[in-house]
Amino acid sequence: MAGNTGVAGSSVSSRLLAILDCFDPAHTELTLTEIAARSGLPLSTARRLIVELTNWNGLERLVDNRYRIGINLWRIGVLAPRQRDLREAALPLMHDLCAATGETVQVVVLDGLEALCVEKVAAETAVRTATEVGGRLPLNATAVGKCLLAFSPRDLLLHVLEAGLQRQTGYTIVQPGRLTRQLRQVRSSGVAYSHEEMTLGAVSVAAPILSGGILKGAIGIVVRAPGRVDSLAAAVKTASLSIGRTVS
Amino acid sequence: MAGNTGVAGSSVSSRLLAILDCFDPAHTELTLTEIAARSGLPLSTARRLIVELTNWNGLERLVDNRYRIGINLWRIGVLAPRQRDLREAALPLMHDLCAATGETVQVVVLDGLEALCVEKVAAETAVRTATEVGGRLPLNATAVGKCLLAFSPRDLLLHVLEAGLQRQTGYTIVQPGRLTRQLRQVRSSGVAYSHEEMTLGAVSVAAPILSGGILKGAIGIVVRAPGRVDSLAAAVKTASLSIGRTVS
DNA sequence: GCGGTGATGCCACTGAGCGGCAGCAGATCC
DNA sequence: GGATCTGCTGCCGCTCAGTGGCATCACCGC
Repeated sequence: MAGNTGVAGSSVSSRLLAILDCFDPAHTELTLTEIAARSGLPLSTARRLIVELTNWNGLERLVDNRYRIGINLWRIGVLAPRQRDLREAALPLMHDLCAATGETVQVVVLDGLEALCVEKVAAETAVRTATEVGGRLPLNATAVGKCLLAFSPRDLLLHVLEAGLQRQTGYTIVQPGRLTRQLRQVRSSGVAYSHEEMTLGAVSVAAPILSGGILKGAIGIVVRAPGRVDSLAAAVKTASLSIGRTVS
Repeated sequence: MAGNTGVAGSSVSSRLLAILDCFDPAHTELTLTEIAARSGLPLSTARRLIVELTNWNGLERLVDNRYRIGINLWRIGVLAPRQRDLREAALPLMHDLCAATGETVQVVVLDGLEALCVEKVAAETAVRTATEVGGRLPLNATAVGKCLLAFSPRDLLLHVLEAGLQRQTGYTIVQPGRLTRQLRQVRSSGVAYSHEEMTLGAVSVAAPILSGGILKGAIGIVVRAPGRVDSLAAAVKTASLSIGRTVS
């Protein structure tokens, strides 16, 4: 890079994107110094790029010198057709499901080796799940994740196993053989479960969203009482089929 | 800029952002050539930056060489707290309003001299509005726009008038005096109307979303039958007050 | 007043980024 | 089938935009 660059191979664009990568659901507001630290950029470089992003309204600066994602990045981001279409098809059914059960409903898509939460609908009284829209979930420990894993090419499972199964709770499946067996069952039944494997006290059911035979995402519902989970499976599966028919 | 740059004063970042600016609700998929043309960048420059964006998953490349907004830009964009919080507070009420009336409900925020649609909930049978989530609406021709205008500092109105009132239909208000009078009425009643001023055959009511006295956005409902609009005003105003209380 | 933390401004150096151009692949037309 | 067009890909020499260290400034708590 121009000037007295330390490490070669990094472009201006990559630095700019590194700054954006600093933000996640747990870090929606950051100071200049925090951004510099998280992105690994020198302070002056980070500042210059942040100023440019701010002028474009990609970031907005608060009175206490913290930065947050701005309106322009939001405006561009919501255009992402993959999420946009799925969300539009799923939202009405998610609300129906939420209204009928009073529980938390979420729709996810595959993003690398994780599930990315595209939309969440929660009743006031529902279980407070850690996940937010835009947040990531492990594939092996969640019902929606297992759906994605079961209906994706076998390569994905191999990559996930290679990366290692992370334990979330005492109930998380970390044995490859056990996961593989469960995925076979998910494929045949079309429904996946998670029994406190992600969060203690939370149980969930999910079904894949398929359109024309190809996987678009998964829809799941999270409940507290373990007894209710079986009776919800049919509802979730019905919703997933309906969404699959609507989505392009 | 480095190399044989034609125009000075343009940074790499600005070029990268210019590429993102090419995308809008009417143009969610573009080819390399289209992006170069829309952004005003030379083909080679556009390509290099697009490749970098694509590697980062900010754009995704389709089999027919078209590009669309990718998962990573979406993931960052949804973190925008302004939209995120408002959306979260508004969604349940929007659905209630939609379910009760069977019409299109939308929530907007102020973005420069226009209104930006943050969320839309439409029943199957509802009026097909041109606007999509992420799309922009004029402040003078829509009910939600008038709300934003009426409850913003007077400067905004002056800037809007200075920029000129654009005509959308034969009913659009383009006379500054008439707009100013209507805004006074909106301020006192807390509700704004649009009678086919944006789209022929479409009528709408909107109310501002205020939290702690400061304007957060506006919620509106669009209907076809002109007679129904008055009976909906109370429902919209109720929803707006409730959202204002919830949103931080 | 004094030390600590974090934002801001300046500046000399240089390689990353620039864009013109040639080449190639696929579609369309006659 | 070959001529033409359109749009993507890859190369390369030139040079100034971007870099990051450092000094300064603003604010806060003690």
